[in-house]
Parts: sequence; C-alpha cells; structure tokens
Amino acid sequence: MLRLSKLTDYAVLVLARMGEPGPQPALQTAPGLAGRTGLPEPTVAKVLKILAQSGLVEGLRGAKGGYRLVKPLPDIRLSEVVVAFDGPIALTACVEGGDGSCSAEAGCPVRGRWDPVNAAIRNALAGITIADLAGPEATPRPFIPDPELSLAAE
Amino acid sequence: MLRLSKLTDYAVLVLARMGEPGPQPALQTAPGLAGRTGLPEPTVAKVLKILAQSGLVEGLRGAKGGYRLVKPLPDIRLSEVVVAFDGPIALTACVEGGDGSCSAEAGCPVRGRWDPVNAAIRNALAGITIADLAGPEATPRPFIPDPELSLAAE
DNA sequence: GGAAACCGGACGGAGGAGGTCCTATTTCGG
DNA sequence: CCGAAATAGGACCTCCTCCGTCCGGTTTCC
Repeated sequence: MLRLSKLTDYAVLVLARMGEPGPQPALQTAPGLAGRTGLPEPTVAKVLKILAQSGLVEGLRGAKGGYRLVKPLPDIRLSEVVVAFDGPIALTACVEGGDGSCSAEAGCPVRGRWDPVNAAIRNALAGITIADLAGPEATPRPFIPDPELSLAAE
Repeated sequence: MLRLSKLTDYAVLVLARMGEPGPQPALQTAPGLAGRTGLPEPTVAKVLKILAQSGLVEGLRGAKGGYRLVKPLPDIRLSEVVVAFDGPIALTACVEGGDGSCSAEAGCPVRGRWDPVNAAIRNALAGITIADLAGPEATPRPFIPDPELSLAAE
C-alpha cells in the first residue's frame, strides 16, 4: 500500500532517540536503545547495523563501544533513511536501464515518464528531516520544495 | 522498496491506451485493450473492474459493451489511481486513530508526525495527471505544489 | 584473559500481492 | 426466443518478499 518497510519506521524511532540529549549524549549501545525505544533488541541491532553501513551512524567496536550520530538530526534527510532501507526510490520497476524484463517495452506509452514522479517523491522525502519527525526540541529548518522537481519537464 | 503495486502500473498503461484517439474513441473492451497493451487478458479485466468500482471508468454491460473514460486523461490525477489500487496513501501503519496495535504508542516521539510526510507524498501524486504520463499529445497543465503541504507546520 | 559490544551473513515463518478461473447478469443481434 | 459477447463480483492458490531471530567472528576495554 505504498508503505515503507517496518525497518525504516524503526530507524526513524531509533535515530530520534539517539538525537535527544541524555546522560550519554554521544555514545549509545544497541541494548540500551532497545530498552529505551521499547523495541526488541535483535531488531534494534539490525537497524543500527544498516544505519552504520549507510554512514548515518558510526559504530565503535569493543567493550564500551556503541553507536554515535555522524551528524545532528536536522541534517539527516528522511530520504537518506528510506534509501538505506528500501533502496533507491522508484515507484515502478520500469526505471533502471531496460533489462528486457518488461514485455511491452517497445512502444510503451509511459516509457521513461515515471522519472518525474519518482523525482517528486524523492524531493518530498528530502525536504523533511529526522528532526522534523522527532519533536519540537530539535531545531527544524524551513524547506521550500523546488517546483521544477515536482513535475520536471524533460 | 516504496513500490506501488503492479496493478497500479498496469492501470496507468490501460488508461493511457484508452485515452489515445482511435477507431473507437469512446468504447473499448477488455480483450481489445489486452491485445493493444500486450498485457494478459484476465489481468486487464481485473484492472478495469477496479477502475470501474472507483468511478474512473464506466462499464457498459452486454454484447457491444465495454469501458469508457468518465473524464479525459488530464483530469485524472495519479493519486486517484494509486488510492484505487493501493488504498489510502499512508507510509506507516501509525496513522489512523491509535488502535493499540503500536506497542510503544505512549511516549512515542514520532507520534502523529508522519502526517505531514503523507501529505507531501499525496500532494506530489496529486500534481501529476495520467496525461502527463501518457505522452506529449495530451495537453498537460502546469502544476505548482503548495509549499505549505510539503512540510505542514502544526 | 574474559566480558561486552559491534559485524556479517544465514535461516525459517508469516503475510500479502498477483494471477487465474468460475459463475451470474446484462444486452445486442438474428 | 435464443445464443453470443461482454461486464460484475467473487473465490482460490501460488509465489515472493519482508521480518524477526540467531549464530559465529572480530574488536576493544578492564
């Protein structure tokens, strides 16, 4: 139903918790965040692993290790999180170079016309930061979408 | 991967074919459209049934029956098609009134903050018509998204 | 050297989407 | 009056993807 995956949802929650000030403002462990978010610990660990692979958080190994935000919440765009978990934002499979999987590729009237739609979605998600979703204590920055991106003429 | 369902994709194709002028500009049968789009006939029939239920096309029964567009392609918003097949546009399950399904509902830092995101997606999809996806022969109308909807302040 | 924590991958179950088919109903044409 | 053509509305089954979990390996601090 045009849903993003549950992992993405969890990731926003985890990032929001990591961003709020506390006793350990910088370094947080997976078990600790699991307890604080109310999510099961293996799931939180998986989320953090993916976030680390994407470069949105930094993982420090060893005892007294943990995860640390690489940049503050207002600088993390929602689109970055979505891409990390759901892959490139593309509403249809008919995007990346025609690999012949589409049977009616030749003479398809909508060939290549989904790109402006994808760009519009991407733009919408890029205009919202995790700070916007985390709460009012974070400092949101206003965002004006570029009209050219909403319906890009070729 | 933030994909919309295949049926939605097919629906756009079918609508695009229905909109282009031809020998029978108004009335088209499911088998005929199947042959013209290259899609399997039962699938096209299913798509048309759903489109008819949503009021986007009108079905005429009996021999010499078929389907007819209710309004021209430039008046059909992509969001209408998406809603018809994928249901209400909501990126997360945490939207409609808290039914207790969310375990960490109380004290959830992102509670209710997804609504602006959903509105932004909805706005992006509403700003594109099937005519925009069908080809240049249809008359596109320029669209300027409302910045207020992209990141609605409460 | 042991404990704590991250890293990477693998595995199985559950849920939803996709595709097909069947029957009933309506309408046109002979 | 009857048969053909086409829509209407389901039911059904299969397959694929996501989700949650777990395991072994590695790194670092006490």
